[in-house]
Amino acid sequence: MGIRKSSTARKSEIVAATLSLVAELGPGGVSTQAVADRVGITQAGVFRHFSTKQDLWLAVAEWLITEAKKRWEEACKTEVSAFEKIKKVIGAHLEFVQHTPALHSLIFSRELHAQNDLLRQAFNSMASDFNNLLAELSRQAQIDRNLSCVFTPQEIASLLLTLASGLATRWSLGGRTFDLATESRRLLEILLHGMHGAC
Amino acid sequence: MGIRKSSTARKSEIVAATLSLVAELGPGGVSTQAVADRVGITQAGVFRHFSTKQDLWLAVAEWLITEAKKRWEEACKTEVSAFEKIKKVIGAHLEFVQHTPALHSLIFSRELHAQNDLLRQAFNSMASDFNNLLAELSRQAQIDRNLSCVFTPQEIASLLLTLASGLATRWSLGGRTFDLATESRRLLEILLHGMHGAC
DNA sequence: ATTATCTATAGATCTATAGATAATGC
DNA sequence: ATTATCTATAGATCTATAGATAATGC
Repeated sequence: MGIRKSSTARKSEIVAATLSLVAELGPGGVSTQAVADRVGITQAGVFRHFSTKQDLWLAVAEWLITEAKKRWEEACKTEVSAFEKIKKVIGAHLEFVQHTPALHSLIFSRELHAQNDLLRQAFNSMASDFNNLLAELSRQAQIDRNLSCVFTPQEIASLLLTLASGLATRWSLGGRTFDLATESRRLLEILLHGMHGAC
Repeated sequence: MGIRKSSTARKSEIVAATLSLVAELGPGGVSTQAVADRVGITQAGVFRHFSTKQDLWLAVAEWLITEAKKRWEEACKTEVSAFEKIKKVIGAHLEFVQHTPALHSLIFSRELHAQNDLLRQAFNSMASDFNNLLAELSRQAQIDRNLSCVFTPQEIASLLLTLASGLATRWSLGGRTFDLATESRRLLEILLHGMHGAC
């Protein structure tokens, strides 16, 4: 019989194994057998910790969303202007995506969302939170007279979110070759160049 | 025995059925059985037209890429400035994405790309062509003194491509609720607002 | 005693092949 | 005669369950 571990420790291992498999093969490449092999237990063993595969996906999503939000909060703690925080938050998020590509793969997996509505809802709510955060920072940056008032905070947040999401997507599609955080700084600079300054 | 059709006609039907299934369920939801049911033939019948499933995916990709490029060319034929053509081309592409959501789902399907390198290459080359087109238009717009010269055509093309890809992604994730072409016009306006004008 | 893990297996898919059948086109 | 289609089936997965086994913690 293999090594025994506490239920919580094993659960973490299973989630971690799933994350690495998603990053390599995409969500469709993750079978419970593959997860079990990576963890070092039998396939049936996985179901002692997650009674269905959907439960496993939900646990993975929960971990990813919690971690991502930690990074946003951390980035917002720095003592800089709201205008600078926008760059920090987006940079922190993309660094997390680069470090944990499974996040992006799962957010954009249509097949998973089609058969697991709770998963879809979780990621949708996460995107909405990110959007609200960016809108709030944009609003403050406009008050600080660092950001043009030609557009509403909501419009600017949409643009920023779209940019971040598009960049992560291109990075993922292109084989994850360029440095995501660096490229995002470059594109943000171009984007904000024209919007910088007082109302 | 069911209705007989010419091989080319049946092939088109199979490709069309695959496209609609991808749009509804994502690439992972497409089994040869599901395709056969939608076309109205038996599962084995599919393999008389495409000897492997990978061949089917390649045929689907070829159709999508050809159609998309037609739209770009059509958009470039209009008698307007290069600056306006940028908006036209991106608008035309996103209209196609909205009408044929399978394109976006297939481009961003990591599992398909993982097991079908020809497919990945085809879509990558398509993205590269779109990028080059946008860079060329940006270069001309700068010559026309309609677009700021602070950034290189390549940088601007990156930003535009990222925006288009991010917008399509958000549209797909959000349940395809908003109008993609309309939203793209709004975001492009914000983006180009700060970059418009002479060098 | 509790519980993490294993063996064995059911039952549902899914891709692909072999060979029979029947509709089309010369 | 050619060829599009069908029936039947092999063989590989994949999720999930049932029940046995053995390591841990009181």
